[in-house]
Amino acid sequence: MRTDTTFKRAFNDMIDILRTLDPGEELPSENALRAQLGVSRTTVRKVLAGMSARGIIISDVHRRIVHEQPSQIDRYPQEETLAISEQVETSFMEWMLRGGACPGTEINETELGRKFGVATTIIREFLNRFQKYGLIEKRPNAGWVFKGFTASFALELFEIREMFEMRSARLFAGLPDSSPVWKQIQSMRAAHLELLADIDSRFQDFSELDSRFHRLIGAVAPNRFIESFQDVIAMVFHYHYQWNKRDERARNEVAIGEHLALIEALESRDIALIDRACRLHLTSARETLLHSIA
Amino acid sequence: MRTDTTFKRAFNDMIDILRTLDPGEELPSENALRAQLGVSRTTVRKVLAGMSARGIIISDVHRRIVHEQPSQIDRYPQEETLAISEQVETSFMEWMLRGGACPGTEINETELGRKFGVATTIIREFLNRFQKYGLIEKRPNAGWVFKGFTASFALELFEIREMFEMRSARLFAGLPDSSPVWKQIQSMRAAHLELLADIDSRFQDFSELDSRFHRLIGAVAPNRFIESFQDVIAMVFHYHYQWNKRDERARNEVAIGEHLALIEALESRDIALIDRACRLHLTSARETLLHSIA
DNA sequence: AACTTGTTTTTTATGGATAATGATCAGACC
DNA sequence: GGTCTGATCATTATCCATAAAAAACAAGTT
Repeated sequence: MRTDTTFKRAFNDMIDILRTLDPGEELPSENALRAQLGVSRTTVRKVLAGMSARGIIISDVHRRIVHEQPSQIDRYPQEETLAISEQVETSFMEWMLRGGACPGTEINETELGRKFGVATTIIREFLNRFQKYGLIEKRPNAGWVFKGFTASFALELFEIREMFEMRSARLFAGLPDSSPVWKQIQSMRAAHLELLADIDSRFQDFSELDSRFHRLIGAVAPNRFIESFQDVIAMVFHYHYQWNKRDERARNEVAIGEHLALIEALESRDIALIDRACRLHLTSARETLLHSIA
Repeated sequence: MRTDTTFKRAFNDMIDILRTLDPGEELPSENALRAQLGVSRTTVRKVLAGMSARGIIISDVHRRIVHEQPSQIDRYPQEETLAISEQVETSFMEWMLRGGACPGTEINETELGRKFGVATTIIREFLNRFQKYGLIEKRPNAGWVFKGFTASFALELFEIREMFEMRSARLFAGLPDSSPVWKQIQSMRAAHLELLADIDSRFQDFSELDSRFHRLIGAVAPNRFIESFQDVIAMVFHYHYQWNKRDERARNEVAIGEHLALIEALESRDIALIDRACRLHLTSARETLLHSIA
């Protein structure tokens, strides 16, 4: 049976919306809430019904008013707001990167299903999607093989990444002065400087900034295949470094410096300089990753 | 219930094996047949049982002998040897490229399942795999959207293709004289010349040669992401041109000429020449594709 | 007429069942 | 000991069922 994670997530979000309203105030229409919560009206109504049942709001004919501020206690726990398929992703990553899965390990749909407590349908679906990351391979009629989070994986990943990022950086530099990206890149620089100034306490915020930075550069000339590849990179960094915190602060500080150099190069419009800064950053990122794998 | 397409394919293949044997001759062991047919011994035994039941072979204790040559009539029809998931691929491609699916069309799992006569599970699985081709996109909890086989698809595809092929061609040229690839590229040239000499009757053989040629060049420095992208290219050309035969002969003749030029450039080891030949070929292929889409 | 909410229909996400296939175990043969 | 076949067990491919969520329809309000 389908889980009601969408409802629970919407319920939690609704709590945040209600907290911006005063008791006695009238709620927005179902349609407005639908847009705000990003779910269907069916789900909105279910949330409203739940709120009513808890006495948080009072439903009248054709209107609803806030009765009392909901407390944080009413929230559903985070885990219950994740679709099974999302939970599977996390479980699988953990199994792969932390459990002793070595290159060549055979992946058994049935066994994974049992281990994670989900139906094999879900596992199959997940593996089919996960295939694009290049870490597993299918053998027809006989399950999957884990190819390993190995050095050659990292090298192949970075070979492509270098091609794509150099391409984007060059196109970026070719944009006219009137383009809004120059403003965006400036605020990007500011964000980097801010983070650098406070690096000791905020170094963990870098991961998100990194992703934003590279996506900004990549967005100048959209290409669906490059965007799809950015998902691969994001996955690798998200999960790998989530469980591999060694030297995190130093690593991030270095990367910020490289980003700033690249920003400067971009602003100079000097292709040779850009190429150099870009390659320098990617080489350093590659070495860091390789180092953390070994 | 699972279909027995593996069995039927193996059965057909076994017919071909039996035709190389004389009546009265003893069959290879189950294990040997398993290796030849590329299936499990369970399936081999089922095939042998079928052959026995039809009187084609005679099963004795610990041996089996050919009784009579199987006739082609005993073969299972081709369609029955394709797994449901493979049939779905064809059906979907046909729906997409020939049926009136225009950009933005919503893809409905249930409806497709009904139309193709298969369970929605299969459709979901297929769509998840198909996602990597960049032609469809998922909206959570609400199906898929067909993005269209459009000009921008072709342009984005070729942008990546150019990066990858130029990279491979350069690496190719850097291989030492002692490498076996130089021999392979020579026989590749011969195959092209042969086809060219007989272009009027054999122009349809080019598609397969094209794929082999590009894979040979790509194989010099394996990269899983590039290989995966070659699947995208293969899919596009296979299905698109399967239903779009306009100017096929002329198109292929031109491409053969470009391949020959690239081969010559590779053998010269001159990077500038290689780049030019490679780019020329890709530009021409891109224009051809764009032209056939419009 | 544009927006509401109430109701019904359709579709998706997930679990479960089963025949076909693959993998494993156990004697038999040489 | 290695290879063969017979028998059993485990896994995959496929279908089907169902609650949750989305979409469509209908009718009431302003």
